Amino acid sequence: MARPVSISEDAILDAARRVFLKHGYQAGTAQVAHEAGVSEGSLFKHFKTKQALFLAAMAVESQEQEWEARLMQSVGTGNIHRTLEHVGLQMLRRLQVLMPCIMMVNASGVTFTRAGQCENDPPPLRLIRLLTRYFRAEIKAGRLVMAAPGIYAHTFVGAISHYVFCEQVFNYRSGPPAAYVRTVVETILKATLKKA
Amino acid sequence: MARPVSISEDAILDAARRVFLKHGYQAGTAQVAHEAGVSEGSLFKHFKTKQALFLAAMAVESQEQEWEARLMQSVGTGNIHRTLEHVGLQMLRRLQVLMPCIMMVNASGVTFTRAGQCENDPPPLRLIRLLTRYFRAEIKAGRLVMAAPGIYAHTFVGAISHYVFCEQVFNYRSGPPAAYVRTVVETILKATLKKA
Amino acid sequence: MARPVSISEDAILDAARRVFLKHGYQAGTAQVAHEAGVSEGSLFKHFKTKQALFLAAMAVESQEQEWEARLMQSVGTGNIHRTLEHVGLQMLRRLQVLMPCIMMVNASGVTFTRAGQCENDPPPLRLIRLLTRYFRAEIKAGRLVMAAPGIYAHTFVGAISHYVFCEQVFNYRSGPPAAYVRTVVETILKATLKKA
Amino acid sequence: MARPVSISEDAILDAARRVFLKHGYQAGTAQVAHEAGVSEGSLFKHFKTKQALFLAAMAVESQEQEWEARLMQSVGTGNIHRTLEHVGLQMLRRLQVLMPCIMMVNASGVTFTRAGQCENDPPPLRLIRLLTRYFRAEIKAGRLVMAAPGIYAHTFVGAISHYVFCEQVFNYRSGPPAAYVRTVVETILKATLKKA
DNA sequence: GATGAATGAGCCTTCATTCAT
DNA sequence: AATGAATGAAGGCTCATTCAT
Repeated sequence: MARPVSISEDAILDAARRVFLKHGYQAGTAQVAHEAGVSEGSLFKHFKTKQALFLAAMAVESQEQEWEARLMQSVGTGNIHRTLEHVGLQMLRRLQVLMPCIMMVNASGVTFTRAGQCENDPPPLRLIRLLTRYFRAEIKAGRLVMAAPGIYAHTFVGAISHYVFCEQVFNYRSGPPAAYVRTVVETILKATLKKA
Repeated sequence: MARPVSISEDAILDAARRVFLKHGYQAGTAQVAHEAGVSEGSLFKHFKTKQALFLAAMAVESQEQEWEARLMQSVGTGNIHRTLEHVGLQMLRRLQVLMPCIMMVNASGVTFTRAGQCENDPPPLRLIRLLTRYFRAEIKAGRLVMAAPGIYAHTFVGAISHYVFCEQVFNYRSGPPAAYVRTVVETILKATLKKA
Repeated sequence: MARPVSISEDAILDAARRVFLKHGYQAGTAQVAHEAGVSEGSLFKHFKTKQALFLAAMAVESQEQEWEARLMQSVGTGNIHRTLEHVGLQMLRRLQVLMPCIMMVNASGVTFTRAGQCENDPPPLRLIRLLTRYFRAEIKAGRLVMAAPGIYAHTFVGAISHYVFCEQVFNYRSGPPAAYVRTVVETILKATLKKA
Repeated sequence: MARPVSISEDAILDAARRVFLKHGYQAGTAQVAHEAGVSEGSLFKHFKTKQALFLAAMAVESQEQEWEARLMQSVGTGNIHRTLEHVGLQMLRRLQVLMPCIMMVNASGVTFTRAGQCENDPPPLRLIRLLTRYFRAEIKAGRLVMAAPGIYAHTFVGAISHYVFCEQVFNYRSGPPAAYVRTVVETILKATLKKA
């Protein structure tokens, strides 16, 4: 009966993400509104406050990806090399989206009460935990030998994460992602793969 | 002849660093002045603009540390294990100071013209380059075997860097720094140390 | 033919009166609409502008009450004491409704072009004029002696008006309305009633 | 040592009073600033909030006037007629300043916590109480006869108050102030002055 | 040099009003 | 007729920066 809704909240969030990632939290709401092709009034109809908008825009939904779910099923059976390379690339791709947001929120001085973020761990930590479980399982399956799987997982995610970090922040790459991931995987597996 | 300067620029920068790192770029100059125990007028006598103050505060001087200089001298002679562990810990400690600033600047939307930063590379990249040179040298010395020393260096710095990142951003540690560094070094060396 | 009107203008005005009297002119149209159980769109269908709504809500219709009409008929015949007490109480009751609106309009800064108000005098003035006529008539009828009937009328209405004023603004009463009115009437009559 | 203060808080308050009394609470802070010949920034340096400014401007200081203090000293001795006329005129003059502010605050919807107002009674009530005490004293002194001095005081203040009210709101006067006050005094005294 | 009072541009947010259904 | 989504023009308030001492 009333005028139908014509503004997609996602469009606003996309615009906000673009603007905030480019100019930081000090970007004006006017610019966000303009970028979203929406009036400033409408912006605040959808998000009570600039901070709410910001957090919503930065809170890239981090629902478990399907490859995360499949990882544990490969324990004991699949080719570890290929599994880890695949996982590494997926992670890298995901982190390319997540890292900027995480850094942005972290640098905004907003009291990071994890509001809007996933209720559990922030994504990078979840990835570390997932990998730790995976390593443990492969150790139990007799295919890997590691003293401290948690640290290996941290190292693995760290190496990948930092690749993204350097890419975003310094525009630096030591080669293409695939090559990088392969080397990381090889390094870890050479050190931990159980000899036949 | 005139009244001597009685305000230390470093005191201002320290205060600014503290304030900006805590509240982000949107922290007010008033707060910085207060924290530094200085009038707002004096602040702007020393730094023409807020942005200049911010960049100066975040531009942790990154002159080459003495351990960096000594690293290349150990090529071919020292114990690689110990050398890398030492280097890793030094890096970790240094990055604990650098990372927050780097992230802050990156998130501030200030057109990162590298103004105020070192004229060459930003610190993390310099570390990667340094390590790459070191790896190359040890390869030539016949003590290491690596296909892509650049990637290994990147991995090494990345693993360490990410440890700091998680510490700062998520307050997460997979064990104490020393243990972490040791595992990282072991992993890399197991994969690359030339067998006698 | 078209859908019949289903929104009572009076319901809107009642709600508006309640809201404006409570929160002042700065109360939002949204609140009025909500209080009236009507959409904001409908509000502006009935009243072109907020100011129009406000004035309409504050313009308590001030058509001459029936007791006003009867007052002049009692000249020369009725008991002046009883007549004035009755009149005073009616006035008091009426002013309890009128005063807040008058004050509200006066304080709203709306250019009081008497728009929406009665075309003649605002109610309190009409009461003063009415009483003046009454006093004059009773003087001519030889039942009262007054030098300046206009001032006496003003005093009478003023005393009553102020009772309401204190009640509304300061929540102060020097006794119940009836007692107050009686004293006021007695005072005036003791000073002006012609001795037999 | 620093730039000397050049803005008088009173100048701001005067301007604010003028503007608010003319246009109501909805007058903009910009207008107040302009009227005061001051920047908007300075305004908010002196008054944290628009509401604070408003209340401060409307809170006409109501310290006891010296004639109030002298009134009780005349009990039993002075000429009651002249005393009351003098008091009435002083009150009238004072109320010309106070009434608009009282009405304004009352109509602004600000939660009248009496903040900024005198800590005891608002001025009009204080006047009623003062007069009540005076009447009681003269009764005890055997110069007046009254059943309910409180109501007579209320009536007296009410009559005067309303004169100001009509003047301000309707631009109506039933003669000059002096004549009005004289009639009011005569009326009351005719009814209550003890016959010799 | 040091101070802090003063400034004014700009920001977030509200709200009266219009519009499409 | 009735609705409520959408708008854009202010408005209150902040804050980087300048100024007068």
